[in-house]
Amino acid sequence: MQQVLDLIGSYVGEAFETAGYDRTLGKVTVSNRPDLCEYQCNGAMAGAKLYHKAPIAIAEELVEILEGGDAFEMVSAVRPGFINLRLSPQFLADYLNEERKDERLGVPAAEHPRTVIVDYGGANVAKPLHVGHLRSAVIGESIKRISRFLGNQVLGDVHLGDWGLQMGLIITELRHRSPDLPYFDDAFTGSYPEEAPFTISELEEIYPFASKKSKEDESYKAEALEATHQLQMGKRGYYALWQHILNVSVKDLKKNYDSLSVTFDLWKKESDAQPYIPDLVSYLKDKGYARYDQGALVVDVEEETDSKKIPPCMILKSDGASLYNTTDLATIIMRMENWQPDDIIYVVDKRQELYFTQVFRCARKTKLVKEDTGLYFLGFGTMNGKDGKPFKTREGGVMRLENLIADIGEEMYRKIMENHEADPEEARETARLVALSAIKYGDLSNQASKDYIFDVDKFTSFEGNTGPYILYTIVRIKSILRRYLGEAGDAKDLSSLTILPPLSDAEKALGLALTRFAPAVLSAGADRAPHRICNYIYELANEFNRFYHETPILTENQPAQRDSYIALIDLTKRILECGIDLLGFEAPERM
RNA sequence: GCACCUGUAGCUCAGGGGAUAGAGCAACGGUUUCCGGUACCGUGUGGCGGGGGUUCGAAUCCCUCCAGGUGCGCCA
Repeated sequence: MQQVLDLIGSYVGEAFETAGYDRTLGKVTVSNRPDLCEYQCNGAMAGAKLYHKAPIAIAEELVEILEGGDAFEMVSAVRPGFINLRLSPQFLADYLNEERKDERLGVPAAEHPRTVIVDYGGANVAKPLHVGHLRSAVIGESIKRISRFLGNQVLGDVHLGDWGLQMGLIITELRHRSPDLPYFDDAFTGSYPEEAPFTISELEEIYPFASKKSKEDESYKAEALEATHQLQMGKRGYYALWQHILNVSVKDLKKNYDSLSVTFDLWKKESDAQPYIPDLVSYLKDKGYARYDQGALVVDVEEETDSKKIPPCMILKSDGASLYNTTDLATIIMRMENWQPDDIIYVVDKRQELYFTQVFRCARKTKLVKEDTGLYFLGFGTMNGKDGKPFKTREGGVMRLENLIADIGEEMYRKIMENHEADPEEARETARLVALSAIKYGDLSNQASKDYIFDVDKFTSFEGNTGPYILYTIVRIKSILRRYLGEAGDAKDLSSLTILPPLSDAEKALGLALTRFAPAVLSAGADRAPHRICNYIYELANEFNRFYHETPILTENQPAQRDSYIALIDLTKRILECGIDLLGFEAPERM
């Protein structure tokens, strides 16, 4: 389906051409002065210099040509040289009826779909998810959904941190606590138990304990390093333990991500990339990309245009061990080999930008990726508390994600039960959905790259630019549609209804807003900016509520007009629902 | 020290070079013969950190200064 802006832009462009000017001057944008017009073209001002003519004169010429066309109700030339446009009601109605027939709600599918891998979540084995993991999960999930909706083939990969010293630490601490386990008996040749020798909560206690101890105790740290090394060498007992750790953790992580409506297509791990490292290293050496510097193997990634020194990308430490960069490069190789992605998007804390600059440059320079493979760093800011400092529990500790979700859910449940009688069980499920909308919308409505303040009171409010307000609007529409369908008796087919030209300003404004879904999604996709979708659906929800308030819908006595209203709000509902789905949450039936 | 990011109304945030810079919250006032008043309407507030510049036109681009944050090879 063609975009409104393109459609009317082409009319205006033709007019420019007819008048003897360049047709590209006919670019039309949504007006920033809604009191004057709905759309505007600034081409006359841009063309003034080119054609040595007063902008207003050009604009007036254009108006003469455009007047009388079917698409516009009003065309006018204003002061310096704006061309102001108002869409004809019939044109708008026709467009909306087309949009209703379109499953994609007017959003064009990519002409050349790309294969995209979104790397998000940032989860580590044996560490519980905490609020620091929220943004990556929420933003990444939305980026994935938006890109997929735009027609790309998208894979979300959790890229689990399951390798390195953290594993050695856990193994070491387990050995201290239960030295008699068969995993630590080198003479043991039988098969190890099926059951893990620990629960998830024990595991979550062990890791921080061991991590702290290693910082205080040199020999303990040495032990952990050795254990890490032996695990990497494939020591049988340690490998079996690692499997246990992995299984227990992944099960728990899945549960937590499920509760956030975050799902990954791939559960690849850092360890999966390890087999690629030896070949990577020899490749970089053989091709002459890498050099030794102070004992470490590095690849220079400086570029002439740099305004700052970019340190070389380190491949191997001076002790020969690999590190974070190495694993990421190996992961890129693995991904290219298995999925041939056109784009890889990393949704990571923005503080890691320099590292990823190094990795991307190195991958490009050493041709691990194709010339046109897109490597994108989507850095997000910190989630702060009301005091502007990183979000903490009341006691000052790190808040676990499940506790945050539970707290918000409790708050929503309280509000729902307080405001009206509800079946406690249904209220629980509703509270869960509303809480999720509060958390996700609160996060996504901010630009990803900026720090933001997680304000529970604000996010859980049903008023203002919040998730619950959007849900409330959807629920309200659902309620009207239920009544309408109920009255009609046997299931009436909403899709057969026709939208008539708008009668009021509010109705037209709603209609115009409905045509802006596609540009909003396209822009959110192109810039990887989910907050654009928040802005849009908030605007749409406002336009709907305004329209709703001054327009009796079900009591409209002209059947065709009433059906038109129903069709209009049904389209509104579909777009709002699609919008929140792109953000990663859904609406209940009632709330 | 160097680099990057941020600085918009009392607070939280939007603003893809264009016309009087916008929302929400908070404050105050109003709206119910009707479909959910957890809604809607209205009132006031800043000239976009300061200063220069480019442009017909700058919150948006460039330079500079100030303030805050972050990062700067053997952690991830």
